[in-house]
Amino acid sequence: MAATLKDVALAAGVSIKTVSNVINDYEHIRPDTKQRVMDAISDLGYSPNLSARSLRSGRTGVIGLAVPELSLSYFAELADSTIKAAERRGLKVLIEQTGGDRSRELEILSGPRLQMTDGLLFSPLGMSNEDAEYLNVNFPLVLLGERIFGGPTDHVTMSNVESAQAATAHLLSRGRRRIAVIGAHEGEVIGSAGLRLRGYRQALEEAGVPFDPRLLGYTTLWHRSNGATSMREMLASGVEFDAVFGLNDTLALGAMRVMQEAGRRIPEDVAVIGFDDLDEGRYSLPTLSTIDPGRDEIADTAVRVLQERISGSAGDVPPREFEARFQVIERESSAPSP
Amino acid sequence: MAATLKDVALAAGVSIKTVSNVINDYEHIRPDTKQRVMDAISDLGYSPNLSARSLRSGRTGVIGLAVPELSLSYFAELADSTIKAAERRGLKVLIEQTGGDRSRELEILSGPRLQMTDGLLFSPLGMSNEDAEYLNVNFPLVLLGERIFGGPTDHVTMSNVESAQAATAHLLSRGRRRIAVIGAHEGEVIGSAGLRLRGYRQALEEAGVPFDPRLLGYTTLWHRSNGATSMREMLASGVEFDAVFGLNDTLALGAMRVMQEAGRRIPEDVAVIGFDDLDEGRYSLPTLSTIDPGRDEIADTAVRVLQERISGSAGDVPPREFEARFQVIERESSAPSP
DNA sequence: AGGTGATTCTACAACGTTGTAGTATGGGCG
DNA sequence: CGCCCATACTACAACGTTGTAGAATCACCT
Repeated sequence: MAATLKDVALAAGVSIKTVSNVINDYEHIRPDTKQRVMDAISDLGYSPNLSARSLRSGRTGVIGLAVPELSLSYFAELADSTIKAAERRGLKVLIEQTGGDRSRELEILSGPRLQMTDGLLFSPLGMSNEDAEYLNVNFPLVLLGERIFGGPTDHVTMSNVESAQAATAHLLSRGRRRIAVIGAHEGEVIGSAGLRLRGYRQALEEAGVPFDPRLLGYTTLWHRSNGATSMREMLASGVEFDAVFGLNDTLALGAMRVMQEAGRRIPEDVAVIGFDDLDEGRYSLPTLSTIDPGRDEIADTAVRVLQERISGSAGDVPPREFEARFQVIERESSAPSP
Repeated sequence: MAATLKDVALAAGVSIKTVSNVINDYEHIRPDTKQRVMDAISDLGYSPNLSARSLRSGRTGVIGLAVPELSLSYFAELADSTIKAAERRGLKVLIEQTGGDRSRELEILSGPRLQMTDGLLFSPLGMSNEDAEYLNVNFPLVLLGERIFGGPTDHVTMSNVESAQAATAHLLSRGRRRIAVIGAHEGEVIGSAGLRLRGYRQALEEAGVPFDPRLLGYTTLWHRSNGATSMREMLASGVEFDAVFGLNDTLALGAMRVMQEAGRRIPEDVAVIGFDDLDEGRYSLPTLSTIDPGRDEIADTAVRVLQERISGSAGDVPPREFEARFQVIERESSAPSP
């Protein structure tokens, strides 16, 4: 069916290698030969067979992206940014969903599941720092996210501690002193929850505001429903608070919804800030203040670094850590109260 | 680096074809031979080179999914469902973003951009029915969405007319008679907007409620901001309404936000229903009634049908149309008023 | 004139896999 | 015993591409 180099060569009256040379911009070809080949190519509608090409070259031009779930907005937007970044570099992206499941994550690292790709961008959720050894794989791998630090691979992440500190400082600057946190994870030190909580505590300390453990709302997952449930518990506990730091936007939105049902006014009674800068927060009622974690920069860096590792141009450079720049986005949910 | 059949064959003391036979579950192999080969495979950590395999077989085991943008929640959730459906059938998914741009969509259909895939699931946005001829491509193609009907390929879609009719009927059943629509497209007949509008009008007609063109809010895109803008215009126009049908959830959410700012109570003053059943509507204030368009069924059908076309098991069956089952989801935004 | 090197092209092998065609052994049956 | 067929395996070619090595032609210099 599809035309091959052989067909083109026959039509143009040259050898297949010459056709190949034309396609690959080899320099020493007579203009008229080149023209004849080009004509034959467009006549026959030839396009190279990428399987054959990758068999020969060992490269597929495809990278894998393993994320928990695309239905989580953060990862959908990350995938969007990643695909665009990959396209700018001539790469395609194959997406794998792990469901945030540790065993599935390990399987992806070990198994030949992600054949057909030159390398992997990996955003684990179920794995933790003790699993770092599993990242010692024999294919190019770039780690994303906050689950594992100091592993054996390049790592691209957002500035969790600093940006959470800035988010908290923002609420403090509004005169709030009793800042609840929604989305904490019991005993976590690293991981998004652990790091952001650390930033929270640093900001409190800097401002001389005492830390009150009763202000921590724990959740397992970071969906809207978890934010809602956690806020319900906090309200039931009777602890007082005048601000909420949702460790991500969906948590904050879920919590906001429950507070409003309970008659708390935002931002008058409670100022709220989230984290992630999801599009959604731009149209919630009230609009949600948040942290822009620099998703495009993360995606772009990750793809660039992975490509360096694939091409070998990074050489033997030891594992590197990259932190994207963040920004505090002020919206209605934390507007100054008169 | 990576072990090949040859290495395994050498280690097991058999021919490479025997190793290949073991891998492909050929039946006439002595148990002990099989065992030796299996041992060698795991010793060497062999895994088949998929490029070579696809060169030989002409199949890659990868399908393409072309959608406008993953940052639009609907497509993120569609991609999620599609990847899961593909995985159940042993396929991987390569995602291409068109940005909803017609020329980019045509390019994907014509060019060899999506090499390395066995077929394509294509959800156009910029193309329209007149472009149907471009769907005459020489690779397996399954069309998704509402932009083109009666084209030369299999087509999987949601029941737009019927479900929009049901959504409208739902609002009518709540005693509402002045039902505004947000997201109409000027002069569109097919396309999500056109079809859903048709369902709307059918429901009105059936109920004997006159159609008032002033109740149509036009937008170009279907983002939150468009819903918000359109609602602002409608409020400014002074036209009266007691219900809103957002042609998708994000439009409805944007519109709700503006109405609430303007002091309209939902659902007391205005009942609202959206379309898509995004997770988001479950946690908005109030929670958003909507249409569940059967996304999982759409994805599953699309992947199944594409696989039939790829394998040729569908034979010469002419293009088929599939409509997924929908469901009206009642939430607070259209709760009965006392 | 002869040598040198650039230019233009070709033949062949190889990437790792699987289909086809075949060889060798053994068992069952007349 | 001789035949046939099932079993268990192997050798080779082919999928379509590109790297390597080299052949043929030409321009230019000594």
